Amino acid sequence: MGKLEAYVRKGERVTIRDVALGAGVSVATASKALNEQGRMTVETRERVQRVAQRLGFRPNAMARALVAQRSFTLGLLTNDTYGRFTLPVVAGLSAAMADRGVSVFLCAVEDDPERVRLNLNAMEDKRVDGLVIAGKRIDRALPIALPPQRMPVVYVNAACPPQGVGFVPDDDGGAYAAVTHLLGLGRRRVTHVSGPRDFEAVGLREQGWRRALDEAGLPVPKAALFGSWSEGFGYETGHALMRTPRAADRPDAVFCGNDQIARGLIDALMHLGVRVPDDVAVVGFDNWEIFAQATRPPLTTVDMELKELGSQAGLTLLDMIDGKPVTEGLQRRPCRLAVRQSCGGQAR
Amino acid sequence: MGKLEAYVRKGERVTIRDVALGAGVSVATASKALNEQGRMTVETRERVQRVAQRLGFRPNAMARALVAQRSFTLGLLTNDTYGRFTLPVVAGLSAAMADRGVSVFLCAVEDDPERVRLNLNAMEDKRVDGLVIAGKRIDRALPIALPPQRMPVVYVNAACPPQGVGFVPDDDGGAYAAVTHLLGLGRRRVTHVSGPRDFEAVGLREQGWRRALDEAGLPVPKAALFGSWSEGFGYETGHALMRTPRAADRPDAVFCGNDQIARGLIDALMHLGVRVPDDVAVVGFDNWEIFAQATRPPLTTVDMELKELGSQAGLTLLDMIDGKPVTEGLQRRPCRLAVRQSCGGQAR
DNA sequence: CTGAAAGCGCTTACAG
DNA sequence: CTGAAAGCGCTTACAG
Repeated sequence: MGKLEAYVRKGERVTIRDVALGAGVSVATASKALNEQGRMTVETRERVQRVAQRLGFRPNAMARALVAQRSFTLGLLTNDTYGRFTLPVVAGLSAAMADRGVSVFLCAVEDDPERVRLNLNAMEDKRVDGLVIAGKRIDRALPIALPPQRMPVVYVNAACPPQGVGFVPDDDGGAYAAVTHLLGLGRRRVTHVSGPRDFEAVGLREQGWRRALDEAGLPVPKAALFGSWSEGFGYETGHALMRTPRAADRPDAVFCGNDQIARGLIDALMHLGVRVPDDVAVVGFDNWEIFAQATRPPLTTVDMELKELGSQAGLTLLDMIDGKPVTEGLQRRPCRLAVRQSCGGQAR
Repeated sequence: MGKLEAYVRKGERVTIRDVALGAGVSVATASKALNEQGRMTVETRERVQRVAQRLGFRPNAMARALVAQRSFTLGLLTNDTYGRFTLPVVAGLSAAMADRGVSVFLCAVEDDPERVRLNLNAMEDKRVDGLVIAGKRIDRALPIALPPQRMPVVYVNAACPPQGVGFVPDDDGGAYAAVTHLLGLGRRRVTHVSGPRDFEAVGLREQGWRRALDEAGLPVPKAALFGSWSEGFGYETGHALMRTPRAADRPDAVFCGNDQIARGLIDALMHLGVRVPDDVAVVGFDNWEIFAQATRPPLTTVDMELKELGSQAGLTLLDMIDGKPVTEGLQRRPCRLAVRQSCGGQAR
């Protein structure tokens, strides 16, 4: 058995044929031995496995796919090229899938229907078992002309058609948790500053904020303030808020619709000599480390658990592929509050 | 020909057999017709193509791969989960590859050798034609135990072994361009503030800065300042710089090692009442939109052209796969200066 | 010009 | 217990 390597033509990849030859069995037997299928003497099975090991045999997944009618491959289509929202999703998806032997193709499509077509065709040609379509906002669909051939599809952070399956963060719940945390720390006048009204996420976060105040029996201090997702808007609003004549009407906490707004707002407060969190506590949304950590003090913020979202989406897709029943419609997955210092006091 | 669909078993994917049946030719002929191979009457060829079209036939890429001994598939391994540097690379790679019919598997591996092994095995099983390995700093290798089977590999933003092929941004050139631009605008005392010394990129950017000053016959005003890649460091340094006793010793421009430092530095200057760019011009590095745009005034900064880097890497990998000769070693690709307002005056 | 055969690398009934 | 055969969906010499 020392001359095992003689069986494999040099430079060529080792195939199951080489293994069979080396173990002195048929290809069929080799296959069964390697896959723990069929009945045979342990001696044979082990011999085959030993040879395979020795030769560094790795079965050709495409050949297997051809017979299994299953490629153990997924496609990920996204228009979020900057990846701020999508990359964690992909990382979570990719990791969860890798553990199950499935690999994922990444298709960056911008918002160009032509590129969508191109990539969708590629995914069809490669016979992916399913598709995840990831966007950057939950109320917009990608310009996708019906994935082909009834291929299973799950949507993440994107609009999901009537009978579809989709995952998004629970914006309402995340907001509720943030505001509740603030209230638990004794804050009573919690204002909300957020992005553009036409984002569904904005409405949901506002709703969670409102719900928390209601349940605590607090009056909603003043309508939430809506603008853009930018630091600039946070900065202006910080100034505007502090311009309120009676101090008792000023907020003692601000729940922001994203971390950039929170960052700008904190800068404004600092600029005005208002102490954070002592005078005004601030909480953000996104847990975008680069902002959350750079803020002085570091920002308490809602984490959307995007990795988890990606892995859930993948697992569900696998179930669909296996023909298992999955719950239809949009699922809102829990967010997690990342507590740092801007909210004042880790606990109460 | 109206009953063409009768040839394809319902629910099943249409194969070349269905096309052949529908066109009344053999599978071999159908194949040749579709691939524009071999000789046959245009009539036959067109009939086959028409039928294929009609049936929505898409050839199974895995079956073709099996015979072509080529999967038209690439693997992308990265440890940059947050994707700040890698996502543009992937987008560029993915787009360029899609145009050539090759798809890319994304493997997010963190820095865990176990996951690297797992994903590398998956890539081998799937018989990818090549691998691109993308990192987040040019002087660190990923913990990769020799890609298997002499598979072609190209490195991006990562250390590259002796005989390897790699692509990184031209840090020296980018810095040189930035500083030259500043000098062209009349600045004479250009200081450099950057990240940790042990990053190779830091050394290269410093070198470009120095070179530009030398060529202009200007003395290097003072040693560059090295710290961390953070806003905080930029902020502190901004203060420190302005503390210099004699005004004539203070810089009239600062070239920063990244956009975060630039951002912090600008904040400090603003805080001190120093006008940007009037009193001090500032240039960053990275062109990370979220910072470059949020800065007041918007930041002039060096763009590393990461998308381009990704597409170049992919194209080169394709050449290697095709057995074409490619230039060995690390290639430093040009950066581009994104001119905004923080440098003062778009032109001279 | 067209088709039968062999083969890419595997797996899976089905015989022996 | 083991192996020959057929087949997954294609392509490519090679005959006719």
